[in-house]
Amino acid sequence: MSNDLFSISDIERESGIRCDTLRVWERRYGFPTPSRNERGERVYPREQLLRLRLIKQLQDRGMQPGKLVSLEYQQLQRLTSRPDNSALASADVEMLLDMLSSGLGYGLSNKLEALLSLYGLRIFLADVVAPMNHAVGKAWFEGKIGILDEHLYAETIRNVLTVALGGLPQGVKNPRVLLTTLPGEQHGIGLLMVACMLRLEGAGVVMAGVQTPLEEIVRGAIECGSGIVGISCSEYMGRRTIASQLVKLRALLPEDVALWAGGSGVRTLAFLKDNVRLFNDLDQIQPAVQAARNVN
Amino acid sequence: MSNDLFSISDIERESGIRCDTLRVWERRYGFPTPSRNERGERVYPREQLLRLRLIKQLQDRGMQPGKLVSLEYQQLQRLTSRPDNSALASADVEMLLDMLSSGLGYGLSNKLEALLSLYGLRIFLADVVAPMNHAVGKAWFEGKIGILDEHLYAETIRNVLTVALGGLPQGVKNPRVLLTTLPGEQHGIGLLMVACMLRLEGAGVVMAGVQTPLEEIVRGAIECGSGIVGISCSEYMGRRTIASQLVKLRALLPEDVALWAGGSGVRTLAFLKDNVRLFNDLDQIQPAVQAARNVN
DNA sequence: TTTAAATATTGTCTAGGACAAATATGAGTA
DNA sequence: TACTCATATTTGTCCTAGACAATATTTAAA
Repeated sequence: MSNDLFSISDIERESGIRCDTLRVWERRYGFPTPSRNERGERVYPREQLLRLRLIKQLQDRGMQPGKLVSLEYQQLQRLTSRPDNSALASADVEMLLDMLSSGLGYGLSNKLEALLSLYGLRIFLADVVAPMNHAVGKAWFEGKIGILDEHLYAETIRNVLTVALGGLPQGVKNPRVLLTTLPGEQHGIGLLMVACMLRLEGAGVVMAGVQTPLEEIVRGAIECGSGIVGISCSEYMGRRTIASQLVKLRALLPEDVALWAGGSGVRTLAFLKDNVRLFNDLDQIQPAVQAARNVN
Repeated sequence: MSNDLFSISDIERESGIRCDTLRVWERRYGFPTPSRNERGERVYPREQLLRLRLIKQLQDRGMQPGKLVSLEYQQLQRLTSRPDNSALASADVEMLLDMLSSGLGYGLSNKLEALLSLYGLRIFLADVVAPMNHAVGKAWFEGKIGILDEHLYAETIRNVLTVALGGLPQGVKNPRVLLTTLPGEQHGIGLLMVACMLRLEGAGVVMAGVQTPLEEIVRGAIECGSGIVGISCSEYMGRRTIASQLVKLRALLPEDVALWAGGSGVRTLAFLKDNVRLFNDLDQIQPAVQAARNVN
């Protein structure tokens, strides 16, 4: 059933590495090493797709592809496993992850709602959702769960958070924040988490979905009268892309509009700190909002 | 401010036409006609981007690019404007659209909630949301509103429907339906609408988000014990792509799992009717669900 | 009017070269 | 040790122009 041979465009779609780049890697580094079909076109085995996926992930964390292609799959895998410091609510997280992989998420929703009303929104976000996101991403990356499971998880979290957000009282709506992700960034969960935190502080939140072109972000900030533009960056997007887009966006935005960026994608981008206010943690939002309010 | 010059990769991203295709059109048809920068690279003016977007849309509706490139912008525009038969709740729709374009969607949420409780979910979906989707898509296509406005609209609808869906009682959960979109299809609103309709009929709904690879859809259907896989197709995806993916999916799915597809993307795909159950209208869902339940 | 064959159109793939932007390395200085 | 600057390497994207199969359209026959 499962088609184990991939064309170059299949590989582009599945690995996120562009055709041109795949060809030039082959030419320069001797990897990947696709065979050819009767038409002379490249045909990749699944094993190389998996290796390419690993390489892409490591590259996005700042390593050089030229030094990665010579490594075996297992060596690559060893490099990707990061120290896991989510010891906090790890029991809950472990249980929820089990729930997800067995039975495709049935009951997950109820359990999450129970945890939400037990802990309250703020702690739920920091100690349940954030570690869960990390754990789910890792499990997908290591092949323990499929994309479908990740989707089911994301849908469930989205539902829970959307309902929670709707239940929050509308505060003073100051400052006003326009929330979105950069073009190419699909993950909207972080956005919802930030929206919740901001609403808890009484900020006005305008959700603009994912993948908004930079020009449109600028227009939105101006038309909404937002003093702040908030960008959520997952770790799946490549630091280079993120950095260059954030710099461009900063240049396009009026000077009196602040640019905030957070999520695991900005962890290693400290050099942007003069251009962009970076957030490594949900807890940093509260003081930042209050500071912003005092300025106005 | 707005950068009016585009590189070929900008055009690829903004128009959805691949680099290779852009070059080959230029070679064959003499359009587009980019100038070159000091490095000899193609540089496109905004005007050509707009024309390319129109061409892409028309092509996705089944026309040949070779016959479109020679047309002026206005002739293209004339071709795209379809008869608008949404006379039903047109007053409401008109008002909501105004609301969206002025003031970036403030208050839209309240108005939609009011309409929902006035009409009830079923009529709200058919006579408010569906025409609104159409009107918003059209307005974006004609340049009357920006992508950002479309995003704000989608977020608002998503919130309203998510809350409405959460409020529906869990029915008998028969039949069980796995809902998702094909790889490449980003629009998830249709999915939510269908989910609402299915829940109203007492079906069990598993939402699997957007852009699920075909293999994963199959795995999900089997693991969830779904008797039905539901696919939502917007008009933005190209009929060819949709058709070939649906055929592939049908071949991969077990025979006893039904494949349902709906949305404006399947309007002109009647020739698939032997493989796939096609839906042109939300009202067709109710009888189909009841028929499916009787079979089991 | 439907079916089949012939013709035209179209997107994706190929190769290998070029170059600027990004990153790493090494030398010199505080 | 820490920082800055210049040099060297690495890397992704873009270029041209040709080939071919898959799809769509037209023409011919039943």
